[in-house]
Amino acid sequence: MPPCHYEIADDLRRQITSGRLQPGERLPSEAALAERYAVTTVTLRHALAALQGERLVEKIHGKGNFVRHAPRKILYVGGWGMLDPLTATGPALRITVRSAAILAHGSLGVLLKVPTGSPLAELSCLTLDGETPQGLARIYTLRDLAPAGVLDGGSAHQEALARFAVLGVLPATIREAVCARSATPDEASALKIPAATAVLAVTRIATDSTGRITEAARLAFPADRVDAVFTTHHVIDERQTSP
Amino acid sequence: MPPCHYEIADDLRRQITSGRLQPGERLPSEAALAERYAVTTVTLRHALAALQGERLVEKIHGKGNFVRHAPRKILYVGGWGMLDPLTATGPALRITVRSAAILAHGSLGVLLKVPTGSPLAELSCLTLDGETPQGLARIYTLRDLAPAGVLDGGSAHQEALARFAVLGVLPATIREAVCARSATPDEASALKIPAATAVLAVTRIATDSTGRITEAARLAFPADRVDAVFTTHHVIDERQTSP
DNA sequence: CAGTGGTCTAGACCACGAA
DNA sequence: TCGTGGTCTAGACCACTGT
Repeated sequence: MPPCHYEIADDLRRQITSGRLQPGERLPSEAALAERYAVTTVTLRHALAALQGERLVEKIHGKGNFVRHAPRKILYVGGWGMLDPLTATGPALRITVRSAAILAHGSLGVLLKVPTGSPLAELSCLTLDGETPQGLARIYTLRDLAPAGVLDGGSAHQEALARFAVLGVLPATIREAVCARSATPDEASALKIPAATAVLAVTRIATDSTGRITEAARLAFPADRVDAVFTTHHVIDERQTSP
Repeated sequence: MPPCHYEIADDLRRQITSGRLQPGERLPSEAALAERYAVTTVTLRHALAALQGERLVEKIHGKGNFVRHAPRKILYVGGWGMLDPLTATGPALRITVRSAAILAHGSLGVLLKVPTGSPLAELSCLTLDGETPQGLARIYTLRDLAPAGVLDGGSAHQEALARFAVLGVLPATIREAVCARSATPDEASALKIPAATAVLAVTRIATDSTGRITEAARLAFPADRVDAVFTTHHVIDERQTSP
């Protein structure tokens, strides 16, 4: 016989996926559910934890457990490095940008292939759909390569930033490494997700025709809200084998 | 004052990241740790759960909690659609393949843009590094497009399958959608990871020059063991804007 | 304030792994 | 068999939300 909390989770999951519990609806209180299933609240919370991990249920302290709306997925389009305007643009889409002049250190220097201490421009961009953070971008360039207006908040780049697009001139090559990992503490707080939940992380390196790195970006998206899409055409396959 | 299990997790995390606890080393038993921190085992397990989520600690029932080795990351190279031979090939790399003749149904038909009931060839490939599953691929083609030898296990394709490469002739375009999501139950059991932990999922669609879909593949990798890398060159940027 | 979830305890029993 | 982790209970107290 399987553990009790599995069966409870299964039962609640069926009620949600079958539509018997509607998106947005509040579940009975944990105490009530615990009584219904004849278990303690500890066990019931164990079952609910599984549903939260599956993004079926959202817990709000002091209010209750709610069936989540199917999240509106947005697309990150590789190569260009931007959010798909068709899905990302909406009346409620906002963006906050913070720029800073920093010095290369640690993995950042490695990423940009510059010595520690090199002057960099950093842009932190957070897109929000209403109150829900949808993605966090931290974009780095050498300070003397930064397009005019980047560091002083010129509005010319707002559109690009809102879509996490590559800044400045179109680079010769873009290399994007994608992985799923747990959010770092700063990502978790910026994206308003629980610590150590999964994010889709993109590390983007743009290079000009001379091989010089013109931009490095670290993008993080909550795991269930974005797909990253990459399209490859036959003609460039040969080039991709070269390191 | 932060919750007690946070502080315990922080303390253990420090001991691991600082090297005071070595990779592979067994932690004291949960009962011993609970006594050391003067909490119950329930609370201590709560703290350990965070470290498991961060892949710092691996729990083995009946044996104990172990500091994980930094996983040897493997690369999935986009465009070609294969595992990087430099990192994926090793003396212990094995592959198991199961082929089946199935009929299109549900999302599979949508993926391949064929009607429900169309005859398909399915290949399930699981790569293992020693005893550890590293990736699961389920590759689908129309049965009459499948290269000879695929369905009867001809060894000509073993090499390609071991690297999750695209089968058959080189397609004109490859579209890969990457997302982080929780593992489905079948993925979790095949990859030997706990239910509902995160995976990096790649959905790969290969199209020939006439626009016909020649292969669809669903790839799943445990979240912390693989990076997917995509390289885009300037000359094809224009094409990528077309839907 | 009442109702909700968040944390924690002390103790019991079960399931797995190695000797 | 023994030591390990896995599950569960009954009950306490704290923290957040809305009235």
